[in-house]
Amino acid sequence: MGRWEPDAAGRFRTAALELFGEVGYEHTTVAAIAARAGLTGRTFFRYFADKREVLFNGSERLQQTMVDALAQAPAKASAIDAIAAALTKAGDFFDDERRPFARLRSSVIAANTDLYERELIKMATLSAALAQALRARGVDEPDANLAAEAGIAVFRVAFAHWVSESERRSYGQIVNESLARLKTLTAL
Amino acid sequence: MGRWEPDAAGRFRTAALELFGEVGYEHTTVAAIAARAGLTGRTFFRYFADKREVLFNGSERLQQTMVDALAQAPAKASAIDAIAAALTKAGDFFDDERRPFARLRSSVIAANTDLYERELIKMATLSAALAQALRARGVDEPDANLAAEAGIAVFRVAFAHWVSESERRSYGQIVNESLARLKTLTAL
DNA sequence: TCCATTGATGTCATTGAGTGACATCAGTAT
DNA sequence: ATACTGATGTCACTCAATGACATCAATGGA
Repeated sequence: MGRWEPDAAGRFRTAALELFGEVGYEHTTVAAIAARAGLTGRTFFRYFADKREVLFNGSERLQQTMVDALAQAPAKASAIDAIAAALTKAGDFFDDERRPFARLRSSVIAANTDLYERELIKMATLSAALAQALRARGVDEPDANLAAEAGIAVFRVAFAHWVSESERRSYGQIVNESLARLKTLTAL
Repeated sequence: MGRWEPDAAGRFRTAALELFGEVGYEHTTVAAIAARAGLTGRTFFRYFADKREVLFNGSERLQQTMVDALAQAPAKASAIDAIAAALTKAGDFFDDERRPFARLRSSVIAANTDLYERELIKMATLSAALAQALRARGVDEPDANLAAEAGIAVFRVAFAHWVSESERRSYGQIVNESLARLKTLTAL
């Protein structure tokens, strides 16, 4: 048996999400998160670069998954079609089982500007990674950046719909529908 | 004659931009900015909500200008065309005279993650305002959000090009070209 | 068995952002 | 004159974040 209780990072994440939901992000101190997790504030900062990061820790995996999916799209696929493949693959992270958790997390983020800022930079990082992957496929600038940004716009809209209380369609269905809408909107 | 030196906010802005450029954002304390501006740190926070905000103070005016332009677009104009009108009108803020200042400011922001986060949330706020203005014109969801997000993507790409050292075209020309590229990319 | 090493955690001290309460003080209005 | 206003200063405080160092159970030789 280990010397300490296992899964310190997971305990921090759980405690933080609970406290943010109960009393709000601003009124939650790192010391309070650590106390609920049975650890100290100093240890918190060994797992997370800052207080916000405790809610955004899975983003590297999502990004890698999407970049891989984009790279594996058929060589003949257009930039937008390759982006679409990446958006669809992201659905692995957004099955119906995790929807309640995603809902709570989203509401906490929406309630605080600092957290929303962090979400935005994660999206921007994702967009840059997708653009890079497009360039690796031979897509030139500014098309790579534009296609990636447009893809992220679709992702944002689709994810928000999927998380919303009333939405019953699967993430994959919503992505496809949103992408079709964008194409219609920008039709020449 | 006034009791104090005039334009305290402007002095803070100038001092901050200089110091960020000289020693970097992280190594610049608010006290140092205030000292260079001939004021105190406490007064700094009476003008700016936080240390980052000193670089982003003009954004409300830009946003209002773009929203107004969108609202005044011909009633028959499509969502994308109305967005295009707003993007073009933003050129009032980006004439060639201000390019050196914009360049310095952009390089400072690009050099620091916290500042980039703040820029992203300003863009997101702008996008939300444009989407709202589209809804006021009768554009339904998700079209309003998608068109606004796509417009912001074009704005980002175009602004980055305009700021870049090598770019010689005017902001307006670059916006038109970027918009045309997006339309081509997403053509059905 | 004993001991050195390792690695996760704790303790302590410090810097700096940000805020509330209160003081100061020149100009302005009554 | 006196009271008032408003921008600024002073002080004290909380809390995020970081560096330096201590602790201590598990592990793996000797």
